Amino acid sequence: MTTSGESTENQILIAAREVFIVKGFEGTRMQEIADHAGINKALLHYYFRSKEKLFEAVFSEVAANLFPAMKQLLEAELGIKEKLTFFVKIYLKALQENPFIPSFVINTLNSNPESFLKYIKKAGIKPLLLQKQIEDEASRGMIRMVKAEHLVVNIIALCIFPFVARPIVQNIFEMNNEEYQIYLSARETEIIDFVLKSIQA
Amino acid sequence: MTTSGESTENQILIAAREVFIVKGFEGTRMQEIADHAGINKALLHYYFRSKEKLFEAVFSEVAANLFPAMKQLLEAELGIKEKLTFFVKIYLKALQENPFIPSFVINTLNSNPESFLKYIKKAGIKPLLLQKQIEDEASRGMIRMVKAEHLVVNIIALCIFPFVARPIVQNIFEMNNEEYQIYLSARETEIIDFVLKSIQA
DNA sequence: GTCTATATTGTGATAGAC
DNA sequence: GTCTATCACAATATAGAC
Repeated sequence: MTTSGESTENQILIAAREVFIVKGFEGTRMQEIADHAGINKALLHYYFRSKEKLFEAVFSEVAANLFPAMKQLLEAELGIKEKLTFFVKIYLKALQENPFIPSFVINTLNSNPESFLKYIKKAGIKPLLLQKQIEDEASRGMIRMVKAEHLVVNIIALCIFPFVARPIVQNIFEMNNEEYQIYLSARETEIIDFVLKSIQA
Repeated sequence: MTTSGESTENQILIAAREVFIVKGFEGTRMQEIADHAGINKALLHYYFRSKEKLFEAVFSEVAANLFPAMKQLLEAELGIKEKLTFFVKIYLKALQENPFIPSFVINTLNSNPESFLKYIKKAGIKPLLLQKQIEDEASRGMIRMVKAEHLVVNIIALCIFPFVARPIVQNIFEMNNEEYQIYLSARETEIIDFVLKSIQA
């Protein structure tokens, strides 16, 4: 975009990210990335050998940033309720800033499930910790007993869906773009209420 | 697949559906569809002029079948609680039979949002009816007051997510395929409980 | 209607000048 | 490092025999 102070390599990475995230690997043309970066096609191959390698560079960065927040959710030194509330807030904020990431991940996930496994492993997520905490608080009557694999999936599903299905939702409920932004903001308390109610003792 | 009693045109449609749904438009090769159908590449062009036209034929059928169930949710002659319970059951069953449809729709949605609008229009979904019913039952103290655009999104999100993010969920919670099937079955009551609790007076 | 062979176009990748 | 020009191949699409 801007021929700013960024190094060429970084410009390429930024441009590649923009295009890959919206169009996916198969739908992306090297030419389009070059156009976005304001440079020539050949330079892409000079810095990154191939389309695959360039994609890998983009994808690994995206994937690496996916799970830290989730890790935080699972391992923070907070009560369950505070933990979940905190998570929804930071997660929705991250989605607002990167609204196409979920669709991108879902796309890539289908065509190439294996490539994800290493990032999940690397992230070192330990859902057993959350399960322990749930059992602990449930035994003290603070919340009711629930299963971590449902709770976590529920929260993330509720956060992500309005982003991956935006055109459908927006159209069915007849919202314009501004109204959809308001709708998205409103979902924060909606989701938090919903989730807290589901673990109420 | 089998050179069965199906007409060639239908064999092609079936094969095209299999491939397009998993790989998307860009990721699909005409050759692969021909292989699936057990015929020659040229025949695809004989029956359907182009890849675009063939995709359109597949997609329109998928899209047309997407919303009837949703329409049923909104317009059935049932109380809200029964309506939601019923919907979750039939929707999850439909997903089990077509687990790749949601990812396919999300993919296509990103690259081609406009093509959806006509199907949504054609389906004639009227969320206002559901909103009316909610307000009615809420005023009689049967449920608490909620917004249709959150309730509907919540339910569908909870149903769909385990299908679009299966590799991640399955890996993080360390389930094998059999365990994941059990997990998916267990979500039915999980989701119903979750949703009913959220509209409890 | 179905096939083989071929044309045509699009796209990733490289060579080579500057 | 960056560009222009070009290669090589893959993929869609068509021609024409049967």
